[in-house]
Amino acid sequence: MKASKPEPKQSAAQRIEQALVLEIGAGALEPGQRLDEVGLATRFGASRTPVREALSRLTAQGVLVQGERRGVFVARYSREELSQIFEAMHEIEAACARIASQRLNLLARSEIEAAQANCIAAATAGDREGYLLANEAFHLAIYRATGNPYMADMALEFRRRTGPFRAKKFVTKADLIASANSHQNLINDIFSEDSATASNGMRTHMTQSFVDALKAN
Amino acid sequence: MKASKPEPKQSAAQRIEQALVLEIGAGALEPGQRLDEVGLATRFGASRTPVREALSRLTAQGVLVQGERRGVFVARYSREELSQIFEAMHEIEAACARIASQRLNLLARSEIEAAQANCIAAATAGDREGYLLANEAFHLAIYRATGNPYMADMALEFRRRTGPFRAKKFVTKADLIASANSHQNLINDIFSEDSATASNGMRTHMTQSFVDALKAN
DNA sequence: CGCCACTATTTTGTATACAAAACAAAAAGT
DNA sequence: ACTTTTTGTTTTGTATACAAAATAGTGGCG
Repeated sequence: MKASKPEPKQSAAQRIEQALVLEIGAGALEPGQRLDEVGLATRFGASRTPVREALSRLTAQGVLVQGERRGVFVARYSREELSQIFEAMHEIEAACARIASQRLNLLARSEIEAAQANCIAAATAGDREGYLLANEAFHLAIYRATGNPYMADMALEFRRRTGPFRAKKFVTKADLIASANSHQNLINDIFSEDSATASNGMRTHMTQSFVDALKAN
Repeated sequence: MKASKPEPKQSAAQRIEQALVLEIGAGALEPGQRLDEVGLATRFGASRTPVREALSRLTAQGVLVQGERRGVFVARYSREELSQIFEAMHEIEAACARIASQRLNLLARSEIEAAQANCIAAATAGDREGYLLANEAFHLAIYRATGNPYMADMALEFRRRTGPFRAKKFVTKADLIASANSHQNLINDIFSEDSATASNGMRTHMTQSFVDALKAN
């Protein structure tokens, strides 16, 4: 997974990869659904080659999975697997929060706050799509506050993997607002600049997120 | 190395990917070195297509990097980047050790001990190649002791990324023996089944590993 | 001798073609 | 009617061909 660079010219493969990540993240593609190479090729107005490349990379990232029977599928996880994935994500997010709390600077603070403002705006507007993006940006801001792009990439990768499952818990406007409120507590914990507080705050947030996701899946 | 499944038939792309991972992990390919598609293709007796797929997946995993100027390169990291990568790895490994210490069972214990026995054997024999493999197996055994394959995959991914840099510190027989001894302390800490002891033990091991790697790079 | 334009060669990305394998379906035999 | 064999279709993996971009040369001209 790469840090989003301003690439003026994008290869078709990258374009397709990005589009698929977005669709999967938003839950537009159901877990377990098969991705047809030729179908995608015609849909994106390309040939199978770049499609194949995109799929290959996404499987390498764990977003897709290949060979359950045949073909490439949106990763579908059992309750147990989901639990394991969330455990791993839990650890990473907690570590990110801890490190971020130790390295907070004015810029990071303002980025996190700005992202949270967008979350609140989208939540009160009931804009589901917008909230999903704002939510991702919010967590990304925390990741970046670690000052460690590798931690950030790893965390983002898990966020993408679990995207389809977390997306299901965001349906009503109340869901969005609840999530945004949870963010606020998290911000307070991280801004306390105390390692344990930040870490535990994130663990609480993640546990809640996990419980909700399990209910919806 | 992936969970070794009995794959009777392996696609050329997978074969190439595995071979490259091995070579890079052993340090046979220098960081920063360019990988020529056609060169690899002829070398593996295949066409560019499967080579391309392998390279694409390896870049997605961060083992390779593309577009510094042009082409695909073995990832080369600055001191600062290396430091960040090791910090991330540090966190993951510590989390693995902690979780493993809480879930230790007889099977996991024996696997770890068996792997360590191989490490000692390779070290006393001065078998560098063998030690690299045994060492990887040893850490893999710890990862697997977490009972969480996703944690294990993530840890393994970082291990691969840092492979070329860690490999440089294993030159003399004394290096191997020192590493094996360090393993022994780590085992004691993990087998204590105390979270903090296990976690700190791994942090110590990783810090040592990091210091050595920095010296060599 | 140095600089710029222009050409040639390499290299990447994509499209298409083809072979082999997997799956589905129909036909034959018991 | 049920199994097994055979045939046909879809799908995957790989090879090759081609176009566009990038780098490296080459030569002219100051």
